[in-house]
Amino acid sequence: MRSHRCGDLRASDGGRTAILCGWVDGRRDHGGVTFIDLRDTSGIIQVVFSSDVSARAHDAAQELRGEFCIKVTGEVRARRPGTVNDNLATGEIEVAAEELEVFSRSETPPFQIDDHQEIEESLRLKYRYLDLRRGRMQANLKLRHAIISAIRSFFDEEGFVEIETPMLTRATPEGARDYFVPSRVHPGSFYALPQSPQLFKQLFMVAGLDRYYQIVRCFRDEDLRADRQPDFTQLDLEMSFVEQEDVLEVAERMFKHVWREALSVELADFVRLTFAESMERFGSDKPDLRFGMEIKDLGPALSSTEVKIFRSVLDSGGAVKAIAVPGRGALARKDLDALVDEAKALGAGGLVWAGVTSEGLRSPLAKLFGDDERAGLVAAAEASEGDLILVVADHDPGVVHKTLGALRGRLAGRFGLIPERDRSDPEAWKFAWIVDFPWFEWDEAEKRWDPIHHPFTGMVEDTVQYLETDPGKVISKSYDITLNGWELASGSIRIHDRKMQERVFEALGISRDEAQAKFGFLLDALRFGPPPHGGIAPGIDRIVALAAGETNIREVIAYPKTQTAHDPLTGAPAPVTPDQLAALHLQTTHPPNPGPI
RNA sequence: GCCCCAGUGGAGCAGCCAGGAGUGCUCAUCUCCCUGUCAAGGAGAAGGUCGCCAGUUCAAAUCUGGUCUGGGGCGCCA
Repeated sequence: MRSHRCGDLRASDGGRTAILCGWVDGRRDHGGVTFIDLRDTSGIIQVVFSSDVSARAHDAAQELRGEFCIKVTGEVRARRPGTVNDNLATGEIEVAAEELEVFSRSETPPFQIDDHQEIEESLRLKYRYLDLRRGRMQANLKLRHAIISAIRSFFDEEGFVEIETPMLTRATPEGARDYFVPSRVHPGSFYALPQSPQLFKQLFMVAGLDRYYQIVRCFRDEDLRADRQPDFTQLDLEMSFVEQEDVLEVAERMFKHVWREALSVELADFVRLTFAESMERFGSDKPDLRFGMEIKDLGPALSSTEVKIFRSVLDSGGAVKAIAVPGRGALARKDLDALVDEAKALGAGGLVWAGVTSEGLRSPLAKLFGDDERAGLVAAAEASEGDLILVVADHDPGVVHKTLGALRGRLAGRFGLIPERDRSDPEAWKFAWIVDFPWFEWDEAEKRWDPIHHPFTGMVEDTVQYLETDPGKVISKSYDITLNGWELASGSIRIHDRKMQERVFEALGISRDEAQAKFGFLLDALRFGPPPHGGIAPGIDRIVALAAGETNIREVIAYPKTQTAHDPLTGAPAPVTPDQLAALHLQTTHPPNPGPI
């Protein structure tokens, strides 16, 4: 039907007859001559309708409007001197139209198909097929393809096998809320959609398929965020006869391969931080390493302070720490008060601010400090004149780290303190491994120890002894990849010893019967010669979003959902008929609901 | 469950703080003009119950309460 794609033509094609298909991107009617920008997925080319070339085509072109789908036949020719458009890849040439066929007309679209304006996202999603016509979205989806393609070529080369796992499976008791699918043939029973193929891939290892990967959809029924959708895509992989270093090596090499293939960037070796160091320096287990503003301990500088709030915190073994915000020492009182409120909302009892000025400290607490303390405080915070020191004190050092870490990230973004770098610059990509996570975290609400990763995670040998006596001291063989403040991947070496796995369930308060009922198939498998194994699962949506320079993953998902897990395009979720419910042996306690609008 | 931001012709905004006639800007749409534009240009036109429901007021886009939708975040997300 067509001879070329719009964006592929170049000056070297001059003199050829081209048959092009696409959409009218724009129209410039000068009376005797009419210009059309013709767009397809490859790009845009200018088509000229002139009565000099074809009066018939020129007449026919008068009805053309934006988003009409057309076919144009004409000669490719160099543009006249002085009319070359440097903004277009095809800008040296144009097509002189001899024939025009209109495949279909278009109503005026609900928004303009260009990248010049930010459109209300609900409108974009309702007309996603129009939104996806935009160059930005096509570029994002093509980048997604390039990344997935690079991933597959890498694992092919490494001898991995891609194997699918079921979408309809059984619920796992811990972790995120499950999406359920009612069974018609087993009244009252439900499948769950997988939160990850975790146990299936471990069983592949028991099966001897020692290098598995899969690009797989996963489902978690939790509230949405910029980096979270209810259904999302993971690169799931698992290897046998490996230790932690082996998995890290393959995963890091894979990311370097992907960045090289998809972005033409040679990544530096990943930084490696322990969880403890990441929390102490950056207040986060997904630190953004593109800027400084590290958390500093003020404890030593204030060791003999008489300021009550600090004294009581230090005496109780708490922490007094600070970050220095460059150049913001003169921030308005109103903004400082807002920061205090923000810190409180993050869980801190309060926030002490201190501007470093040429006349000394500008702070509500300035008068309470001695001269030495003021100097020591500034030095300890590593602040310079003009900076703003933000201090958080709490009996729980975790609260201090979390609060300062969140403020660090937010303020760096708000005040433009993150260096802007081109995506082709290797320095734009601050990958890091976070290792040596604690195995457990204390759930204060439930008064119990929960796994930070999942219950199948291995433990560092010389910390296993604390499993029953002091769980907080157990270190896991788990690891995350972070990039510019996002968690990109999470993985671990698994437990391959049945006795050990049972011991862990016991420590988690899961009875033998319960474990057998819910994970029996795993425990059974562990009886038949399981190999040492481990793996990792990078999030594809996040990888692509960061690679594309986007700040939310909806921009790299063709048909995403809104913050209320609603799809404005299809109207999902939607009610079903009473008959459909009855066939599934279901009743709802909710009155008939038309669903989201 | 909670906090914050937004909702004004088809799109993107301003107007709101300090109430006084739906006022304005850019783009799109329609008509006309124009043979070298390219986010074309010129002349003109049409198009809006200011998300919705209450309340305060002589008077509400503007103030108050509620609610819905979208977005960011906290909780949640092994």
